[in-house]
Amino acid sequence: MEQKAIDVFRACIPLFNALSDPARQDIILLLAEQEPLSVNEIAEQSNLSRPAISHHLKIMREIQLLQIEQKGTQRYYSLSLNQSVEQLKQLIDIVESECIF
Amino acid sequence: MEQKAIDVFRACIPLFNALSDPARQDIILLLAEQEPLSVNEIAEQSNLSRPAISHHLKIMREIQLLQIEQKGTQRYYSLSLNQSVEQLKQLIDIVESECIF
DNA sequence: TTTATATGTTTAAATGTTTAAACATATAAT
DNA sequence: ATTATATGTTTAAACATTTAAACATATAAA
Repeated sequence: MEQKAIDVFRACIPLFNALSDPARQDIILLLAEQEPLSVNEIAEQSNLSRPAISHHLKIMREIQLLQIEQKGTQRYYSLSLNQSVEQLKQLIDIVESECIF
Repeated sequence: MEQKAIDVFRACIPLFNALSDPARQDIILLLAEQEPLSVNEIAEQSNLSRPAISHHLKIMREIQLLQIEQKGTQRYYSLSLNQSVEQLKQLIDIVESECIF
């Protein structure tokens, strides 16, 4: 196993963490339907509180899974999946070439 | 967003959970180097206790990320990554066809 | 049958995550 | 300036996860 494989694997941890939570998956699925949405709009369509939604949005913002468009006092969130998808593809490539026999 | 996309997304949660832990990643990387290994052999090469290793192995066994070969009193663990890799590929396909514009 | 070895399970403590209430900040409108 | 609205942050409680010690089980050898 090369160091690069280890690095790629480790680098995926924040993404795996972000995607392993049903509340965050719900937000992603909601944004895939209607984009962009503000924190309040997301909270209205959820059974979680606005601060809880804000917390989950922060986690996803930090790994660049979401992007923000500020409009006056409102922040509109939309998906930004390309980078994360590329990360997963890279992991799959390395696993297939180094771990599967 | 179709129901199938939601199902695939949800179905990946146990895998994301399993892969989001550094201790479990270490076990996977170790098995990618030397396979198969017993619980004791894995624990010897780790700084975690044997019961902790056993616990993490159980989590990975439950999602069929590992397979066991019993030899007398020992259980030899090896990777079984095909199914999980297919699951990730399926997720990527759906995200690319339904969520990326 | 008894003993030794390998493993899994239960339990309790430590740690981390998730949540909502309360508070703080910042922009827009009056 | 003051008020209203949208959002983020801090905090404390509830909840879940992780860990290692103690215990239980099961196979193999003497």
